[in-house]
Amino acid sequence: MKKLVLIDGNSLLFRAYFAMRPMVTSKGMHTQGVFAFVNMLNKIIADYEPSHIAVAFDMKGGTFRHDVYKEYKAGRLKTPPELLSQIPMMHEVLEALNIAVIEIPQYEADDIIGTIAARAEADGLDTLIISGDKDELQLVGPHVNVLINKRGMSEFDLYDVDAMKERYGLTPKQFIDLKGLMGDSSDNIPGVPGIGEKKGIALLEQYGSLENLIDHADEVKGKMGENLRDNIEVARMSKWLATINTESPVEFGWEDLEYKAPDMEKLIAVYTELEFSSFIRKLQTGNGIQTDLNAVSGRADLSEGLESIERVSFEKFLSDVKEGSEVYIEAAADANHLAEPEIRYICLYSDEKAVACIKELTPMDEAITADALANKDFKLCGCGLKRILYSLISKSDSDFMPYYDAQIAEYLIDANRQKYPLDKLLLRYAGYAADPSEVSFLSDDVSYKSLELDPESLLKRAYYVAKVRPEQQKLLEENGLRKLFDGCEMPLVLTLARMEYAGITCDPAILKETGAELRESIGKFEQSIYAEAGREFNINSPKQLGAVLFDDLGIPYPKSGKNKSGSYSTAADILDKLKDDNRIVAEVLAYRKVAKLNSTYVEGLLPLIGEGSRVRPHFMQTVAATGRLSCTEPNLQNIPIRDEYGRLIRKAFIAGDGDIFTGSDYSQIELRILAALSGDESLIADFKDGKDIHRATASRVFEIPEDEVTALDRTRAKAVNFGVVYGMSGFGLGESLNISRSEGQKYINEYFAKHTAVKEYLDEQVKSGEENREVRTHFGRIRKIPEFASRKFMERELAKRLAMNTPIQGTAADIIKIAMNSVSRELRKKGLRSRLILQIHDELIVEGPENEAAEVREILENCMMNAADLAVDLVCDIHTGSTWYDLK
DNA sequence: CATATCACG
DNA sequence: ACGTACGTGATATGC
Repeated sequence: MKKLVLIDGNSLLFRAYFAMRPMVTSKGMHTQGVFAFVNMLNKIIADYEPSHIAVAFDMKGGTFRHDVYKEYKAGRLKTPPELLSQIPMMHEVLEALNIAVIEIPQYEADDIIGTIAARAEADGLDTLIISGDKDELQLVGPHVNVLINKRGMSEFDLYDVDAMKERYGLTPKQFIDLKGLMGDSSDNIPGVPGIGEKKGIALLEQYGSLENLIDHADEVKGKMGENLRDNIEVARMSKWLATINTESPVEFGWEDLEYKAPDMEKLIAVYTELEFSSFIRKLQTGNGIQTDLNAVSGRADLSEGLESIERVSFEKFLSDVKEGSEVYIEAAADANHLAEPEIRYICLYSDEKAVACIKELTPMDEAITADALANKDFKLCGCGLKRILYSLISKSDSDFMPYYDAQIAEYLIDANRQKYPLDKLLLRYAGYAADPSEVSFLSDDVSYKSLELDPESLLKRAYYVAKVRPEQQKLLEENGLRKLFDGCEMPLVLTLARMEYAGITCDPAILKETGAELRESIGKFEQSIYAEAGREFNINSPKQLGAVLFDDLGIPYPKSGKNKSGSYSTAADILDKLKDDNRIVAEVLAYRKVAKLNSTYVEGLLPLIGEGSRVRPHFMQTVAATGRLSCTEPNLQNIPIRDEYGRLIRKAFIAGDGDIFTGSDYSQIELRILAALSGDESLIADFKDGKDIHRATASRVFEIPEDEVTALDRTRAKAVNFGVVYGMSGFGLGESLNISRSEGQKYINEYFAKHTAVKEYLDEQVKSGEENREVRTHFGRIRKIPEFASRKFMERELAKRLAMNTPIQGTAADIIKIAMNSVSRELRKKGLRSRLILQIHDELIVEGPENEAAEVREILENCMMNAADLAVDLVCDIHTGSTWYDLK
C-alpha cells in the first residue's frame, strides 16, 4: 500500500515556533521553529514510513478568497520577524531532505493539500494530513486521516471518520457547514452572530446541511432564528470561505512526491549553519539513514590535516618554532586545587609550521619543561587555558602569555551559553561534526579528567582549536570585541590562574571551633522550636515547617497565594513579618542562620582545605552573563559579612606568617557608573563633592535639606538607588521597603523627575536593546537579550530590566578586571612577594609581607582608580588586617 | 534532578 | 493584561 503524508508547512512551523523556547545561533539566527519541525518530521517518517511526502506552504500576497472577501484573515497579529526568517530556512532544510515543497500563488496550503489528497483517493493511496489547526478536518475520508498537533510538539490527535463523529457528531463535510454557521475568528470568517460550536452542531444534527437549514430557516425559533434569517448570505459566504478547494491548479506526478533519502551533503551544510549538532550526530549514528559522512562533513579534511602534521620531539619543537610564535597548547594537567598539580603530558602544535610535539613528563622534569616553555615566550592558544597555566605556574615562576582561548572568545560572542564545549565550536566555525567517540574529550569539563586522556586526544584538541580560530576570530572582530578580548579577558586568564594557585589560608582548627559553637546553638534552637510546636519535625524542610506554622499552629499566612508547588513559602522575608508576634518564628529564623553557617561555611568548607591549609577556589570566567566572575569550590565571594555572627567565619581566613591582607573596595561603583554613563549632572556633582550618595539622593528626591534627612529617608533613597540599577518596578521597590506598590511607584516617579538624564539613559538602553536584541557595556562587552522576542509578557519585562542593569553591572565587571590585570602585573614587575588572592566583584584582596603593605596599598589604589577614565572618579576604601575578619 | 532557601556583590 | 528588582553558588529536601 502506498502511503502519502501531506504537511501544512505554515501552520506547523507556527506551532513549532511557539512550542519551543527560543534557540539562537551564534550568528543570531532564530531556529527553534525549524528545529521542532524537523524533530516532528523525523518522528513522523520513522513512525509512519510514508512512500510519498510533500509539504505545502502559503505564499505571500492575497488569495482567491481575498478577491471575494477582502477582510479574509484580517486583523491577524503580525508574524514575529524571528519566525518569518525561519520560513526560508525551512525550505532549505526540506530541499536538503529531498521532500517536495509545493506552493501556488493565490492558493493556501489547505487547498494544495486538499487537491493532492483528492487525487490520492482517486489513485488509491492512503493519506495522512498533518496540520496545526483544524481547518483540514473537512478533508477526512475513508482513506484520508488528519493529525492535529496539540500543544507541545509531540502530542497529536488522530482524526478519522469515526473520531470526527465521536468528537463533533458530524461528518467531515458537515464540518464545513459548521464553519459557515459559527465562523472562525482567527481567519476573520464572520459566521452567524450568536451561533457557536454547540448551537451549530445542534442545528446540523437536525437539518443535515447548511443549505437545508437555510431552506427551513423559518422553522428556527427565537433570536437565533432571526439572526439566521438576517445572515443567510453571510452564512453562505462563510461556508464558501471555509471550503478547501480540492481542484487547485497543482501540477505534480506521484514520482515527484516519492520519499527519497536526503541529500546528505546539503543537509549537513544546512544543519551546520543552523547549528543543529544533535541532528548531525543522529545522522552519523545511523538512525535509518546510511551515508558516508566522512566524505561530506569535512571530517576527512580535518583528519587529513591532522595526519599531515610533522611530529617532532619537544626539544626540536622548541628549536624549530621561533620565539614568540603562536602555539596551540594542551596538557594532561589536573590543576588539583587541594594538592600540587601534576602534569603528565604537554602537547604543542604550531599551525604555521604544521609541526607538533607530545612530551611525557615525570615529576622530575615538570619544572625544567615549564621553564623551557616559558623561555620561548610563545603566544599560547587553546580552549580552557586557565587550567594549563595553573599547572605551569605551579612548576615555574616564569611568565606565560595566554593569547587565544576559544572558550573565552565564545563567551564574549555569546555570554548566555551555559557551556562552551569544543565540539560545538568545531561545528560552528569549522563545519566539522565531531564523531560521537570524540565528544568526551571535546566537552568543556575536561579539566576533571585531563589526566586520563591519551596524548593523541590532547593533540587533537590543540589542533581543533587552531581550526576553530579563524572563523571565530573573524566573528569576534566583526562584533568589535577584539580589544576587550586581547586587552582584558586574555590577560585575565593568567591573572586568575595566579590567584587560584595562591589561594588563601583557612585554619581548620578555628573553623572546627566555630562549628562546635554553631552545633550547640543549633541544638538549643531545635529543642525550643520542637517545644513550641509540640512535636519534632524537620525544620530544614520548608514543607514540614510551613505545615507546622500555618496549619498546626494556625499562624495567619501573610501572603495572598501559595507558591507554585502549592505550599506555603517560609522564606525569610515572609517570616520576618511574623517574628514579632510569634516566638517560634523568630527562633526558626535564628535556627536557619546558624544552620546555614554550619552546613555551608563550616562543614562545606572543611573538605576544601588543601595542602598547607590553603583553599584554592576556581574563578570562573565564562559563567555570568553580565561579564562578572563567579567563584566555586569554595565560593569565596559569598562568605558572610552582613551579620556580625556570620562575619566571624572570616576569622578562619588568616594571612601567612609575617604576612598581611590588604583589601580595597570600590566605593559605590555601580552608581558612579550610572552617573557617568547617563551624564546626570546632579549625580556627577554629588560624587565630585564626595557626598554620601544615598543621603544626597534623599535630600533631592524628597526635597529636604541634607542635614534633615532622617535614617528612614536615607534607607528609602538607598533602596531607590538600588532599584534604579536593577531596572526597578513599583512592586519590587515596595516589596523591598515593605510599602505599597503605589507608594513605591511614587518614589520612582519622584526620582526620575529629579534625574531626567538617568531616565533618558535607561530608556535608551531599553530602546536600543529591543532593536538590537543586545546591549553593551562601556567597554563593548555584549549581552544578547533574546527575551525581547518572547511572546510572554513577563519575559519581555525581564528583557527591559536586563537592558538597564547589564551595562551597569557589566561595566563594573570590566573595570575591576582591568584593575586586576594591572595589579597583578605591577606586583610582579616590582618584584614584590605580595599576590592578588581574591576578587569579590567590587573588591580586591592582596596578601603579602607586612613590609610591602604600603607599596601594595599604593598599587591597589592606582590600578583601581585608573582602570577607567569616566566623568566620575573611581574611589576606593583600603584596609589591612591579619585575618579576613579584620579587613575593615 | 528540581525546588526552596540563603550567603554574597 | 501580566507578574515583578540584577548577578551568582551551596546546601537540604523530596519527587
